[in-house]
This record gives sequence, C-alpha cells and structure tokens, in this order.
Amino acid sequence: MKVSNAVLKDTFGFTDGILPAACPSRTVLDHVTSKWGVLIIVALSTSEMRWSELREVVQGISEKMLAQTLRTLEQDGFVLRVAQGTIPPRVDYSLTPLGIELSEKLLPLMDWIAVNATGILSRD
Amino acid sequence: MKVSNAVLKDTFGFTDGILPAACPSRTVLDHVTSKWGVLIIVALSTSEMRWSELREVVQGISEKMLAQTLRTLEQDGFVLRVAQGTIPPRVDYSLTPLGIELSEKLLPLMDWIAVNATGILSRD
DNA sequence: CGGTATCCCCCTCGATACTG
DNA sequence: CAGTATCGAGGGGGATACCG
Repeated sequence: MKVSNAVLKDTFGFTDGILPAACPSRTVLDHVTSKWGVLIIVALSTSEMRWSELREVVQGISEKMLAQTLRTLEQDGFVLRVAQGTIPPRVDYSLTPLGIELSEKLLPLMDWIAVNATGILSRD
Repeated sequence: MKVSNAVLKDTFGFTDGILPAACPSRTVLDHVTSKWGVLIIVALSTSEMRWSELREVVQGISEKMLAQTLRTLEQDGFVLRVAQGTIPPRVDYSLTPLGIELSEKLLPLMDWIAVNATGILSRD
C-alpha cells in the first residue's frame, strides 16, 4: 500500500487536511458515493443495459433518481448514453473507459461488503 | 477481476438485482458511503487520531456529524474508541482490523479520484 | 419505452448553545 | 478537551401524473 499512501499524501495534501474542503475530489467523491451512484456503476460493470433493465436490477430506485444519477454520471464521463432512434425508443447505457476504471476500484469494495455485511450488522 | 465478478454474482445474487433492496450490504454501503464516512476512514488509515485532530483533518465536518459518523462506524466495528480517563479528557480513535480491511478497499478508490477528479470535472 | 414535471415530506446536516 | 442538545433550513428523494 506504498503507492496509495504516497499519492494520498502528495495529492490530497494530507498536511492540510484530508481533501481540502472545497476541492474537485470532494465533488467527485460525492457523485460516486451518492445513494445510487455505486449501485448503477456496479450494475453497468457487468454489461451494457437499457433504462428498463437498470430499473429492475437496481432495486428500489425511483425513475427520478435513476434519471438524475445517470445524468450526473454521464456528465462526469463515467457513463455513456446511446439513444437508438427507434420507435418504440431504446436507450443503452454503458460504462466509458473512465467508468470502467472507476468500477475496478469499486468492485473490490462491493465484494468485501457483500462478504462481510452480515457479520458487521449482527453485532450490537 | 474473476473473483470479483464471481463473488459479485454469487453473493449479490445478480439475477435478482444488484443487492436486493433490503439487505445488510445496502446498509453497510450506506454507512461507508455516507457523506463523511469515507473521509474519516481514510483519515484514520494514516494513524490513530484524537477528536480534535479529526476535526482539523476532515475539513468542514461539524461536531455533530463527526460524533454521529464515528458512532456509526464504531457500531459497525470499523473504528475503535478509547477514552483515556484523564483530565482534560483525551479520546483516541483508531481503525479496528476490520476497519483496516475496509480502508484497503477505500484507499485505491480515493487515490484514483484524487488523480482524476480535476480532469473529470473540467469537461462540460 | 424512456423519460419529465410537479408536489411535498422527511431526514440530513449545519449553527448555536450548553456541559462534565 | 470532547462531547451532547436543540432548532430549523434545505434539498435529497419518493409518489404521482403526464409526454414524445
């Protein structure tokens, strides 16, 4: 974990606090760790998906939040939206190369949580 | 990324949706990706810290949220709180072994965000 | 099918004041 | 120093209705 700490200290400027209060990293972190951001990225990491598929796979998400989160992830360059000009409409969402990079950081975390979650919450 | 996907599908039951709506993983994910959770974990990953140090290092956090987030992380078993019985009071916070495991999943993500954040937000 | 638009509740979060 | 208590604003986010 040498590189990690090096980058952490150098880039975050740890002596000035972990992530200066108003810095781009905080904003990106907020986007990624928004209520639905991680789940959508992970969902798309398995395969490209249509709007209706995302709604099913990301259980519990409302149409509003699906749209809102997808827009943010799209603007950040993590997600690619491709509307086929067909009728009825069909729109495919997929991860960009940047999104794939991000998902590679997220998947180990999700794995670990999935494995440990029950044990974690079963304490008092 | 074989293991990752395997565990992802097996544990998350991807065919039933990514993380069933009401499952322990969702709760842990919410705790970890709460507004301040990641920042506190990362801060403590460098060294044990006192309350006042955390307030300085995690810039912008209020006392209320610091207390609240620390309690949650403590209950989840990520953070250890040790109150020295001294006067004036002194309380040390550190990561538990479980918290260290978690931080090892979080640090690569933070690194990546720190490196890429500016580029990400600089697009339209 | 793949979204917007609107309403509005609730819950997070910050600010302030107080305490052992 | 290390918190707790309380209040109140804001916006995240759900429900519903509507649209191309």
